[in-house]
Amino acid sequence: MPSDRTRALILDAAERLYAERGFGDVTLRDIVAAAGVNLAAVNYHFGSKDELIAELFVTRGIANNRERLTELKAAEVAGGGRADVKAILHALIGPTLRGCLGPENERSTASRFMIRASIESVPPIRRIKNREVDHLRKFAVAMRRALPDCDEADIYWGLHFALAMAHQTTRDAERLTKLSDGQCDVDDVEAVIDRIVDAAAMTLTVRTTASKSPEGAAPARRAERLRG
Amino acid sequence: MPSDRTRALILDAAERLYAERGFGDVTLRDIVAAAGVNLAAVNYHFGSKDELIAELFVTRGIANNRERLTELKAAEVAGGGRADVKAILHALIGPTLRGCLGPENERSTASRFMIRASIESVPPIRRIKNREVDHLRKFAVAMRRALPDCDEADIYWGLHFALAMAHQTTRDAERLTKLSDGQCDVDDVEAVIDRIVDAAAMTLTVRTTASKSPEGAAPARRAERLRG
DNA sequence: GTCTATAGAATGATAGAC
DNA sequence: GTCTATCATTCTATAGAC
Repeated sequence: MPSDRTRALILDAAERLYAERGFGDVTLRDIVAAAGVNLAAVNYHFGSKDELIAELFVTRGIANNRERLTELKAAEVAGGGRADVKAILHALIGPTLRGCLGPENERSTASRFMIRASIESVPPIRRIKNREVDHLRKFAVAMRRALPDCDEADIYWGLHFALAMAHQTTRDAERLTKLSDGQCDVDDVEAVIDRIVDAAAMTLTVRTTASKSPEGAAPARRAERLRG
Repeated sequence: MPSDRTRALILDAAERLYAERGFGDVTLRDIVAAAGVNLAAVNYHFGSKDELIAELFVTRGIANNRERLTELKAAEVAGGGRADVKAILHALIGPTLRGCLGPENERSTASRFMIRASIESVPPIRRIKNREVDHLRKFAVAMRRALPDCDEADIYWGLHFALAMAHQTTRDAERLTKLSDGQCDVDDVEAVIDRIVDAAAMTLTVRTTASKSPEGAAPARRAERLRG
């Protein structure tokens, strides 16, 4: 009777299997076997394998975006309508990292699924990420308010870099651990968040200061460096 | 008679098709049709579709790593055995970005293939990237020489962040352009490289200074920020 | 509306002839 | 080393039961 019990069973099994073994290694037949439903039910409820993946990803993505905006609003209220640079960056990358980092065994199925989505980046997920621009725009607006004298392009670069560091840290945490022989602790989530926020904020605030100077303080060109 | 003419034909056609349409949308049958060879030849010469992709990726990857090391050596020679922080970062990300950024129509097939590899990140490519650690270690060594007083973990984080910004810029150049309404010019390759080098260098040098202070200057904790 | 059984088209891989 | 023929598996689509 519950019209979407089968639907929920599929979503549940799919998220778990994808989280465990990745998109490439899990077939629809694996999913329907785990869910105890018929193969055709997937196409009936979702249309295709890609749309099933997309549905899983938007569900988790929406939750993540909501957390981000909640934190952004809180920061704006705390700052009397104008949030601090670091607080904005924190709202942008904190929720994502908190969901994707931390000790392996403490991670939920949802976390593991999002890490997979971040690493494998299959077509349906890329399509959805490309529609994320409107969401990011809200952070750009907040940032312009926080840094009214900052060049607009620099603000976008700052947000881009913050996301880059956060994203790559979830993607390549293993490589960083190996490279540093364990000296970089990616399990200390809040420390990682602070580190990325500080790095991104630095590029924004230092640039702001520099661009206020008369000449515009253009970044040093490359050729100068290789000459003794 | 030329034992690997067929092999070369396959590699050539595969790189071109993968660059144009991505790994998921190109079948082995597409490749052999474009190369004018038989389907079974792929498995004979490469073993599997994944190994064909891997071969293409290592070929280009090796070339890229060689460019990086050449630039690193040059910077070390120019600095009398000790390269400058920015020069090291420049050697690390310059070759990759120069190959992946710039005006669309000027990009070679090899460039487009590497961008694809960066975006789609299929299993065979991930496997190879995981073996990249030894290569990165050389940059860590150079960096320790440039910043002898810097905390070792900070150095690894700095390299990680530099790679993160470079990588994400090739992956999501389109999103950044859209978000910034064209204000961020990703086609000015050298300017992008400088921007990333500056950002990464800042995290390294500022942290070094800070960590020299008596208390260690731990980064501000998150909770402090949300309080008015 | 919801689900099952089944058929179809396409893919990567392989065995064996030449 | 190359090719034909074929296999097992995959996603997708449809016809029809409940």
